[in-house]
Amino acid sequence: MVQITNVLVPALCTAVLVACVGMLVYILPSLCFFIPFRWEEERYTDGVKWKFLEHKGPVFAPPYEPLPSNVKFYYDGKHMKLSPGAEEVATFFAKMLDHEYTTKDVFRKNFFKDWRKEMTSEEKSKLTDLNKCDFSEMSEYFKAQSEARKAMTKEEKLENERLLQEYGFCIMDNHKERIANFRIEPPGLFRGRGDHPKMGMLKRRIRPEDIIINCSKDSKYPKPPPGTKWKEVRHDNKVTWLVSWTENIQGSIKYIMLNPSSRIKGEKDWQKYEMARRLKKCVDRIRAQYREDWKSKEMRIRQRAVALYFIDKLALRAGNEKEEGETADTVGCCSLRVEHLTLHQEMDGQEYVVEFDFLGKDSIRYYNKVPVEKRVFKNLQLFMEDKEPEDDLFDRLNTSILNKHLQELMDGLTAKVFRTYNASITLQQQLNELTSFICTVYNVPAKILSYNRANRAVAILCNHQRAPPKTFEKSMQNLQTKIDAKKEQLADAKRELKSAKADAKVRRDEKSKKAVESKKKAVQRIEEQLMKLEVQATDREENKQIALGTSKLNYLDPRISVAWCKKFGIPIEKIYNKTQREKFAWAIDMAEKDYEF
DNA sequence: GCCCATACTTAGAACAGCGAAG
DNA sequence: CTTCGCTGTTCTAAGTATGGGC
Repeated sequence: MVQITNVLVPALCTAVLVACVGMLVYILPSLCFFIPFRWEEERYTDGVKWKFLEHKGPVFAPPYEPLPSNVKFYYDGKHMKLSPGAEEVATFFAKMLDHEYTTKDVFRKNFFKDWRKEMTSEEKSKLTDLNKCDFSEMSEYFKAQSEARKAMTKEEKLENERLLQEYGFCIMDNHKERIANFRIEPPGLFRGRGDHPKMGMLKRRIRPEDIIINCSKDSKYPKPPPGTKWKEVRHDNKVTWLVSWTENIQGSIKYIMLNPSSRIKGEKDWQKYEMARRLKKCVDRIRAQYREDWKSKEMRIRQRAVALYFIDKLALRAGNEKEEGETADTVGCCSLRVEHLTLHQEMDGQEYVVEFDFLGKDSIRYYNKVPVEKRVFKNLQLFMEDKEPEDDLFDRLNTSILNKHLQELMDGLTAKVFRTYNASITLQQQLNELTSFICTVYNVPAKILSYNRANRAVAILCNHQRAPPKTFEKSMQNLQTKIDAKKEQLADAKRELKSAKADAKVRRDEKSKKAVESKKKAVQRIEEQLMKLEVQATDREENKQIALGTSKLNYLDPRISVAWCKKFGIPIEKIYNKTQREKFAWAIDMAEKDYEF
């Protein structure tokens, strides 16, 4: 009944091409540009995401295996045999012993509280102080275990492959698609980012009874493990998830969804960039509008306009409200507080400088000194008047008000579209600027460096940071050593070339001429190698604290990169690895060398 | 307008595995 | 053959956005 296309990429591309034709015909009245066309597999309207969905359900975490009796736990220096429930939770802590987390007060407190809940009443009365607990034997045991596992990876790999084949795919409409996360998250201790009030809490084990299955009525339903039941099997084709459950730390819902290479994700991704391109067409109008609004007599409109200016100019996130005390204290644009900004009438020779200092998503620090227009500056002074540091900067604004306004300016526009738009347009502009310098047609490494620099400009704009790799200094030194050695080698080769030339001048025979030629080539080759190394060093140094991956994966219209590769004869493999090529298959297929964002 | 639930995207860290160097 | 260092992959937390009920 259902035909399965095993070749995923052409299937997706056909869908995309079909829709492309549709776009030309319909000139995008809204975002319904997946128009039924030629194929029986239509692009659905009114929120329907699929017609047929069949899958095998999730893979559960392996059951707990009690510790061998020689691995002991000590309390106050004395051996103590733990009940299975308490022991399992203890192993979660033991596995993290080397991590800084386990030294943090909040983490220890939360862990101990949740651990005690799993203890027998006897254990509860004995174990009253976490500081007296000695998990070191457990910790050593797990280290040894993971060493042992490395040695027998072959079997494990085979088992993983089997699981992937059985559970890693589903059928959505006529295609076999890869599932992103078909394994249920194993139990453990919650690790929040930054100063999270819930760090260390017990993340409980998920059982079949917690699981909601979503699939089509006429599909073969996934079977729960023997002796168990699903919480529910439903058939909701207005959503894309296959499996969901409620997590116990925040009470939020978790989902199993498809891989980025799937049709459903690919189309959504494409739509996202089309939306950003629509913003490009009207961004001048919107900018003119918010500049006008800086002068409004209504405070709420001024606040909205200044916030939008920040979102546009600085690529800030929208900044939804968060429940206090439930998560780390982080903010975005609309939730900025007075304490996050310092106004400088004059700073470093510039007028009207705003100094931002706050923690954003994932508790990554945003620090920036930005000269702004006088009117913005005056407005900020006004917003901050008579407020305490912990008061909201934009007290008449939130993300829902802002997005409602944006919706009126352009159909489908939301705050996050500005980030996508500004990221992609920056890449395109930077590529144009940086690449035009390079005259040598064949200098691929230099072009890649330029690409990385353009990518980096975006990452800096979006504040995508990473912890500098632990081995950074050392690896930098190693590279420098290599460069020095290469330089010496080059000097030697040049010397040899010189003497070969002198030799040829005297002898004037074929053999010595040939020797000169080969020496020349050697010098050239070494020069190329040297340049490659130097480029690598520059690239790495500049990348120390910047993460390029996030913008590449989520903000940069892949068609820009594909077109750039085609234009300069760079193999796409130099820019996108295999996974990325799968995710961006639609763009690789679609974009020609003259594509413009 | 506000609150809550839901669904989906975006994010950095941890981990695994592979190729080059020793 | 082993170790090292880097790249690609996996993991799951933390955002954005919307819509329904009051």
